[in-house]
Amino acid sequence: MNEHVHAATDLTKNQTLVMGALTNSDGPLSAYTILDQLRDHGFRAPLQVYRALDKLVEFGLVHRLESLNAFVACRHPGCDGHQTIAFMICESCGQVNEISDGILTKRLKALADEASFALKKTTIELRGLCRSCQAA
Amino acid sequence: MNEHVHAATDLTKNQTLVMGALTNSDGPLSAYTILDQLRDHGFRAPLQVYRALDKLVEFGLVHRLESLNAFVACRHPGCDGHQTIAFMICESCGQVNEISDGILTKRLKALADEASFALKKTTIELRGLCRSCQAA
DNA sequence: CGCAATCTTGTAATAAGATAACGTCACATC
DNA sequence: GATGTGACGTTATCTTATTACAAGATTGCG
Repeated sequence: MNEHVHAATDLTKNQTLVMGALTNSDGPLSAYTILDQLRDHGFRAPLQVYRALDKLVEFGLVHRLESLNAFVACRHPGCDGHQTIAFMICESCGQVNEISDGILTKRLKALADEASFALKKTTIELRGLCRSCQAA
Repeated sequence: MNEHVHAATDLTKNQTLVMGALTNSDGPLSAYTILDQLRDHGFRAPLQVYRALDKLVEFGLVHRLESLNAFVACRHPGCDGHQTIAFMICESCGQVNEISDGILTKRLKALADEASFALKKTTIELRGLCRSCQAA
């Protein structure tokens, strides 16, 4: 099996449960919200969630939103988890949109190069109001 | 006096102390680190720090680094606190560099417009190794 | 098989980050 | 002097994240 792909069957029981919670959710979830949702499935301690999340993030199936201390399932089709991804986060409804943009990525790389900075990871989070929430 | 400028004399005692701690520091400081540093000056509770930080961030004198849960004094000369600023954070030495880049800002605006997203605030944090730390 | 190495899990305890709720004080304005 | 506002202090509490330790499960190999 392809070692770079992590299908559902590759996930452990806890990872599957956490992934399920995130996939079923409309928006981002905090680790403790996930914990509460999974108590019926035997979850009792934060670490069970954090450990699963660590792996899911590593696999690129889940993204961490730094400005929210929360996590979202990757909605980016074909996302390999290593691209530069920007998130648009609606402060009203909580919806999150993933954007992967070449120009943005290129510019960030150029800026890093200019400063001789060895770029490892990029966090881009845009806060504001989504289309629907502006109308309301 | 210009209401948009906040010189040292505009700051309250606590704000001045917190600002001083951040200015004297090489890198970003967490709220609790600041608290510890200011115990000798009478600080006893986190809220004293957080309240000062809130104001300083509002004034544009301090930036919050979401991916570190920490704060840095603005080193960006003439920074009005409302520009789009990117941070390059060295994971080895902890040094933080501020970048304000027109191309980046323009692209982010364009992406937001495209999605009819009303952009309020942007977080851009680049993690990696600075020039000196790569050499070592 | 038997055993070691590694990975996953469970649990308790605690650290680190942030806010809520309350009351008080200083100061400006009318 | 009454009133409003903003900063301050204190306690308690809440949320987020990690450390430390032990027990199972799984894989690989002699």
